Amino acid sequence: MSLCLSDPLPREFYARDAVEVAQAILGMVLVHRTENGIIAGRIVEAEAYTQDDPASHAYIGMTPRNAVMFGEPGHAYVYFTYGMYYCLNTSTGPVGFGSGALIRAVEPIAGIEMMKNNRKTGKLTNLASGPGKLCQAFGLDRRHNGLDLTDGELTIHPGDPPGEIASALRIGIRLATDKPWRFYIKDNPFVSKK
DNA sequence: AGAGCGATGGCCT
DNA sequence: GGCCATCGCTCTA
Repeated sequence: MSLCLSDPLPREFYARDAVEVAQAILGMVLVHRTENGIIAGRIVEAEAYTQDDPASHAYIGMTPRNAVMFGEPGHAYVYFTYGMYYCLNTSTGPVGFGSGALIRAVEPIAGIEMMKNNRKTGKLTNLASGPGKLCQAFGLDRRHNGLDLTDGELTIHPGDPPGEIASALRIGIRLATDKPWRFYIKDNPFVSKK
């Protein structure tokens, strides 16, 4: 199998509002270069979180945990949650303003056997259809927190443009549940939820 | 198909 | 001590 990739998305891609980035990132390709080979998937679902948003980790101000959200845009904010899962975000917006886009689901493209091993399932639509599943499939954990997504082990590249984009309420939050900041490629079978 | 819930540990007050 | 930007199992229908 061959995976043809152009250069990663530039820093400027991430240097704008998280709500814009969460939409613009749909269709782009997430790539993890592991010791055992390349794992890649097309992003089909993402959510926006901003500093003035009560549902965001950045809402309380900068702490050691969420510091990446306040730093240079285009870095990986990987956090640990529910005692057993990791979630991947890209930092967005200007330095000093804590915001990011949560990558919730990808359509597997490459390294599918590795993903099946990591996830202990063979069902393609269940490999990375959720933020915790995605990190498990890609082998991402706290070691990847802070990585530069424009160059190196973990990168995001241009991909096939999405078809119609749908927006909906975000999933799994208690506060600010009214913001329609979850975006996904309409009718794509790899999103976490309709 | 949908509701309920346990697992499991770091982070913040 | 309480709260999670989750997941998968079990129970009810």
